[in-house]
Amino acid sequence: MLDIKFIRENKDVVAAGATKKHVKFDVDALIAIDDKRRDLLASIEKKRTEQNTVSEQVQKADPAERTKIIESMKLLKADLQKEEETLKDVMKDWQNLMLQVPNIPDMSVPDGDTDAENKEIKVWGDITKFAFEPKDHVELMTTLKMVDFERGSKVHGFRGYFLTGDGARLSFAIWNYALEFFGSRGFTPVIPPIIVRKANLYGTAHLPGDVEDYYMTQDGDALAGTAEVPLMGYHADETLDAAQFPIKYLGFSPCYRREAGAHSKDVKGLIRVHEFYKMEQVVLCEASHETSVKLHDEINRNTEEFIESLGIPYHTVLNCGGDLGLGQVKKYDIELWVPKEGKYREISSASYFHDFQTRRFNTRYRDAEGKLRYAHSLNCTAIPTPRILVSLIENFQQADGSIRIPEVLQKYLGKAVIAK
RNA sequence: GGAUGGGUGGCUGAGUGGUCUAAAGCAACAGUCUUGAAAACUGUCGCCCUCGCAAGGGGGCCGUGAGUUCGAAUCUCACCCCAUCCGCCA
Repeated sequence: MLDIKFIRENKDVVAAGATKKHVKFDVDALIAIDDKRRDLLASIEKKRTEQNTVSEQVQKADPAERTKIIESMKLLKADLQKEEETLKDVMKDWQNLMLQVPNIPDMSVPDGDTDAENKEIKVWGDITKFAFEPKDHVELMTTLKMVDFERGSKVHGFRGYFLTGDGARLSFAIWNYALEFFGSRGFTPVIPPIIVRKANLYGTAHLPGDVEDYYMTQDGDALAGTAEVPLMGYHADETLDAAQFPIKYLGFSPCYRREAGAHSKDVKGLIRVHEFYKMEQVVLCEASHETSVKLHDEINRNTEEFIESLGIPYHTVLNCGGDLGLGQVKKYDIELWVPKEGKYREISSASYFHDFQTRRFNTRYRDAEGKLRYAHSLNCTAIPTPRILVSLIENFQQADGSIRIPEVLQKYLGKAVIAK
């Protein structure tokens, strides 16, 4: 959420931001409603002043006068109630619109509508060359009994999978390695609840949007698609100690995504599943653009270095305006090389929000002057499983169908090769 | 799932319809005293919105939301959360 005062004073900037994000938003309509809200509020407060003053007189007045005053107050009260009713309606529209105002993308964000227009800003590693015809991860993993899609769909349905044997072991190896890797960079590991109240999804700005994307419980709670959601809710309505900044959490949780409307996309394999696991970097810091930018590069670099340590070729893209979420100021995606597909596939996403999320969550701290300010928030994927297996398996396959294991993972897996 | 008790400022805690502008204590901050500190004393001590150049004024906030009343922390209803007991359970 943006500050309504900021919106009023910078409506052209807000409108231009929406345009850049390819989001339809009528700033003037919001300001018109805000005018109404302010007028009503002023009128209501004036009436309340009178009410407060007269109420005080009631108890001092003698009985005859008292009845008279009370009678006259009834008129005022009826007016007041009518206005309060109107204000309630106006507030509903106002809040609704306020939740839809997109955050303003950074100057450096390229123009563009879809991910096709994201800008490659870095390429690391040479594209894997094979002296044989490479296989895809589905075939490789199925042959090695690392995954079972048939029984996955039998038990869960579309996009269901079982990770079995070395598929499961490799997942544990990655988690353990990632825990150590990110833990040594100052991240506190957290296992959060992933069943969350919907308010948390509004806080992170995943909502308003497509509720269809979420699995809901019979109690009206949602299964979150990322640990970012509960971790941002963690400090809701709190005043943080600025001395602790930057606060760095490594969330580990299952992630649930219905992928509604994505039925024809990425049908095969472990690329797009309903249920997966993810370690996520979540950072809170002081309200400084420079600090946000610095930490944004830092958490993205963390993930790049993690991927580099595994030895998987990747590139990093700077997401274009149209590919940014409502609250995001700027975003990098890291995409890993998938040999069989002959292209890079997203594995990580690093974004910063300024105070867009913390304003919704009411997460504040005291600055040097003792003033309460909204903190800044950022997040970046640390590592998602099993999606990482797609690139890992395909890039490190050998002619006989066995898989070479990156050195850093060997001590966690207990072997250097996965073979039949 | 059932029963009971409870949610008040940074913390403890008083307050059951009208000087509540929320007592008191603790903590914090400033000052006096002191070589310095502690103690003692004095003072300050919430958040949000709004009007104003400012000084300052107005409104709201006692878990959340509705309601009753001229007037609600206080009464009514719903919901959320916490504690304890029973039941169930990895």
